[in-house]
Amino acid sequence: MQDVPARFPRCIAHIDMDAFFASCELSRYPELRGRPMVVAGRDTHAPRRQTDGTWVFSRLRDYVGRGVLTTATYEARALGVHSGMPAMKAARLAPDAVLLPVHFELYRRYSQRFKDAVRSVSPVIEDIGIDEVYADVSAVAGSAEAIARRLKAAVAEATGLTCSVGVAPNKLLAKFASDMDKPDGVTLLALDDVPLRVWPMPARKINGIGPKANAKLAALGIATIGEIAACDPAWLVAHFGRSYGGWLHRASRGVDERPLVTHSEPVSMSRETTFERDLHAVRDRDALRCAFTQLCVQVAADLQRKGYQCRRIGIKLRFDDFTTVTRDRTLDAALVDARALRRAAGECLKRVDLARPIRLLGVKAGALQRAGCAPDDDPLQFALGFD
DNA sequence: TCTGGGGTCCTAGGACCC
DNA sequence: TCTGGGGTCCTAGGACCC
Repeated sequence: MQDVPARFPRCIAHIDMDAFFASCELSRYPELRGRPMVVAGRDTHAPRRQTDGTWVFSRLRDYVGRGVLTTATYEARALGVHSGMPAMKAARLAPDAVLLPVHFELYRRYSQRFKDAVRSVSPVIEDIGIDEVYADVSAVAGSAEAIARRLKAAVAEATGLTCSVGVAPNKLLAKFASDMDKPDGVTLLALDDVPLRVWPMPARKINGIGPKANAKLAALGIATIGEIAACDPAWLVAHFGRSYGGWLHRASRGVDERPLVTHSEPVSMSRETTFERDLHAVRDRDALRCAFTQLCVQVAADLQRKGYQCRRIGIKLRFDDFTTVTRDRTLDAALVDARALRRAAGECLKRVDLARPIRLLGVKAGALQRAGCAPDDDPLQFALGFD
């Protein structure tokens, strides 16, 4: 880590918990420390407590089903498995790895403590997931390095867990920096560091360059961030469009003016399920109806619990060949009720050709508004209606 | 015995309106 | 009477992220 002579005009920290779900589990089961362990699937393979108080853990080889790994410890990653990998495939690579079910309640509790700890150092934060946040530390006293150390100490005290911190003049570089020294690292990155420390890295490392864009870049002979930076911006725009091409050029140079978003309202809420085996629209009609109703009930419960209504309802299907279709519909009036939701979603379902076996079914509520705050109640909007 | 679940944002064509 | 042009909403799909 280098010394930063002066504080940046804007000073943004990105704080990223290390192997978060796995680390939460290790707090509960410290005897698993140092062993390969993965988190995946449901409670069917939860640890069983023996009469002597010790735990019996499932192994990855015992896994059955269509799930993917939610996370893996660094020891498991060394065996070639990683989050997002189909669990059955991971089981062939690391059959003896300990298998734990996903326990979201636990992770949410740790997440809350983690975010409160960051706020105690710097109150302006942007929440970007269960295990990471941005903090604007421009107004916090001390060097960037000292601030990063304080953030880590606060998080460690509140959670007992480690995180990696990047500090940079903007969100893009802060996020990039936090990934440079994982786990338990601190990385300071100034704009001047970009040519030496960012440009040699693979293009895929930029948050916003995914598998598709990366493959397209590769096909054009571009592998590193520096090679993007060396491109004529007009050429990038010609190949990637005005918006994305322009962004690629700026991002490759470490330019990012996005402000922190400290408050946001949800846009949609959805539930979906992948069946253990593909279901046939006619033969498995009852099972499909049951699952469909259940999804609607869950979405309705989510809306009610969080105090929202929806003015759009949509469905999603994935077939055995992995093709995915969606249908949605804007409603005349906002809904929260499960029966009404189910009726509207059913209308969407009628517009899909159900010849192929169905792998996944989903229901989504969109165009959310706070319950009791319909736009029609807004006097300003009402007044404009007379125009 | 490939490929989860919950999100956000963008694009693009057509409808519709002024 | 030969083709406007901008704005917004609706819908479907897709890229990307955690």
